[in-house]
Amino acid sequence: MRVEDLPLPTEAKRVLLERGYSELFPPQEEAVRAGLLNGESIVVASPTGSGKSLIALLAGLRALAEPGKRCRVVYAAPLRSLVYERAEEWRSILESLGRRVAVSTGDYDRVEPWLGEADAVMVTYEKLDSLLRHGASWLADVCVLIVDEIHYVGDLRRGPVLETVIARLMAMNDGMQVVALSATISNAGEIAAWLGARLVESNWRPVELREGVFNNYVIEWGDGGESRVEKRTRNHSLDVALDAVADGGQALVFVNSRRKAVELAEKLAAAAANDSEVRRLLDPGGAAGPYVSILRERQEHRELNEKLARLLSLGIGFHHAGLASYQRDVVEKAFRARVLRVLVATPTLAAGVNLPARRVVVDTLYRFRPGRGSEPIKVSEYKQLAGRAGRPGLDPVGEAVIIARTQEQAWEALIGYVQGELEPIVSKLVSEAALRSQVLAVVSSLGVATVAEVARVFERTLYTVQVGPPLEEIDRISWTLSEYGFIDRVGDVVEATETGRRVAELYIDPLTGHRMLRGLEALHSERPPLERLLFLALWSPDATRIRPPRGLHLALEMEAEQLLEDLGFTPYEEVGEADIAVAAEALYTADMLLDWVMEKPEDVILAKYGIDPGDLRGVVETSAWLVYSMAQLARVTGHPAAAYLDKLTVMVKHGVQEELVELVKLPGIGRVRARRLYEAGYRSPSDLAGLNPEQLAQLLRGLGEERARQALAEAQRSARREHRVSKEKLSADGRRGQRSILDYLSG
DNA sequence: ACAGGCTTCCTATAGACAGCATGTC
DNA sequence: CTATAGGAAGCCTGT
Repeated sequence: MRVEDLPLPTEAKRVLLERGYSELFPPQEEAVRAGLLNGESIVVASPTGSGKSLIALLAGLRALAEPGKRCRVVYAAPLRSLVYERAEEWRSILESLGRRVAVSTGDYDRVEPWLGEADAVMVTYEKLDSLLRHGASWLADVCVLIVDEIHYVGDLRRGPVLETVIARLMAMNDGMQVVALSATISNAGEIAAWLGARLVESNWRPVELREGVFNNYVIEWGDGGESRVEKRTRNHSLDVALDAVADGGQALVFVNSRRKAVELAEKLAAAAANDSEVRRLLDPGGAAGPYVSILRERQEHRELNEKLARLLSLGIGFHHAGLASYQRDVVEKAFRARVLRVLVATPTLAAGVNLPARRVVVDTLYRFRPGRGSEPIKVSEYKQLAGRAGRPGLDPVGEAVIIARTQEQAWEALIGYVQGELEPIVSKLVSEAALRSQVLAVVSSLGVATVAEVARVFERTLYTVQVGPPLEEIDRISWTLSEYGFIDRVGDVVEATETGRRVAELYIDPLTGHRMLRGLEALHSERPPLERLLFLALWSPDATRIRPPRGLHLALEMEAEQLLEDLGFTPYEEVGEADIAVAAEALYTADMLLDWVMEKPEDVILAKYGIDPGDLRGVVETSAWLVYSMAQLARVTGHPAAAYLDKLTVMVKHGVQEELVELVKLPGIGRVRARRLYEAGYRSPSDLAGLNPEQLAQLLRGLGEERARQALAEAQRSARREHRVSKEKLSADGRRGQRSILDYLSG
């Protein structure tokens, strides 16, 4: 089937042809035959790289390409990176057709407003949930909902969000077309039935995938063949990787810990140092130069950057979530440019943007889970890794190789994984945390309603299809929420309280909100101690924490118990052992955040707490959101610390002390520059207002003139605001003065 | 006396979503 | 009470 022949407006087809789309892949063709372009709901279950993104785009084009017709398209994906990647493509195509595309994720720096006016809105699942909670009225005229990676409905934490959002949108918009895209799953039919969709299933891939198991220097392929592997290093995974490199390809090695990722990369570097053949195989020549210099030019993260730079120049890379985003970016780009021959990575790389390699090496099929030891990963997780094998147009076939330790393990891997059956997707809606959050969200958006009406919203979830409506659970949870003071419940009638609505909008777990409010009660002052406020934010189930070293556990737990008691939570009675352990972690993390807010240099913090740049970023990002939420809750309940918490939000976000809060709000001015300005005597934006851009750029080396202009413009705006406020205050004082005179006269 | 190898004990273990704004002397 | 691997410390052995 050709693009030219599709029932789409000619203008739309012209744009597609310009982008190089001319012939449809088999799954795309099947989707069209199933009614994709007639507005039929469809579930497409097919492998990575089989062209699902074009199916999404076609659905969008079908709805938007016709001039005049009013229809909104929503595209939702599980990762910000996926949303951005997809949005780039959509924007270039839809905007040339005169349609507006908006991206909205929690990543505030990159949010584009005017969602209500956009024709296509591209979001993460949670952002879509958040928009529903805020009652965005335009959601009522969504005519096409595209859900990418819908197998996430089976995810313990994120699945419930996804299925509730889908259920709510289906209920709001009768006849809405749902286009759901999934990796291959075993119960795609059930998912299709849930969504009232037709099912398109396909195993077609643009590059053939061969899967095999390595043992004793032989790869046994699932299709019966065998390949010998040369021993070049002292590590099996690296030998299998080098085998692909010797064949002219690139290899992606998946490991299950960060340490291992770095370690294997280092081992390969050592092998290259000792063996000229290995060195020659990997050698990127001068091509690594630009990537290496990006890393070496950075002022911060010196140690990590040097390690990474040294490896990159040998054609080797590692990748995990501890890396700062610029570091990840460099590694990904270098791999894509074939500068890197071998990349060792944790599973981050499997879920994110498309980064295929000729050969994928699966170092282990086990993964550690706290409290349960190391466990075999799911077949679907393995398939996700394997799916990264094969670059269309560059590799004749993609290969996925599992490294087995023993003959027995090899056999198990072959039967259980290569030929293994995929697990069905099962709804996780009925988990305490998920349901209390979703029930509050629904109650909050319904206004006054009966419990039965609340339950009706959940009738269109996957859970109802698989198990039945969760009536008892909803009833029980609504009592819990009313104990928290987030809903009023009289008999069977429920309504969210003001605080409850705010909790739903802030997108925090109701338990988070409850604990914050209780803790704040014990801190009834305008300026509660900083570390207690940080602790309160970090103790919540929504927080990201870092793990303390084992040696500190005991001391931290004792301190945590005391702190909990001071905050009005009785240890071992209402706070269980598990939550005390969490509190110990929270305390340790609060300590780190305190260093951050006290402006300790980043590298010093990283070394002190034994963490990587990405970890600090993660803690800072979630903590800023939680402290903001705490500020809002304080405001709603009239708590005296509200104003201070507002400041604290900025302090946490930027890592500065209170005196820099105003300066750091200027664009291009972070913690370091703000401190330099302050020390130079510029203590507020109004102190800067008189400067010209050259002067500011000179004051802050490294700040470009354009950024300096932007910062100054903002400083001047803020100075004017300040001026106005003080004038108002003056005149108010003046009036008060007058009144007192009048009072005096009349008295 | 000491280098090198083996054993034992100890420690640490993947990832990543969410708020917020919007004009003006 | 789950599991694995690497690193450090401790011990033994051969020269």
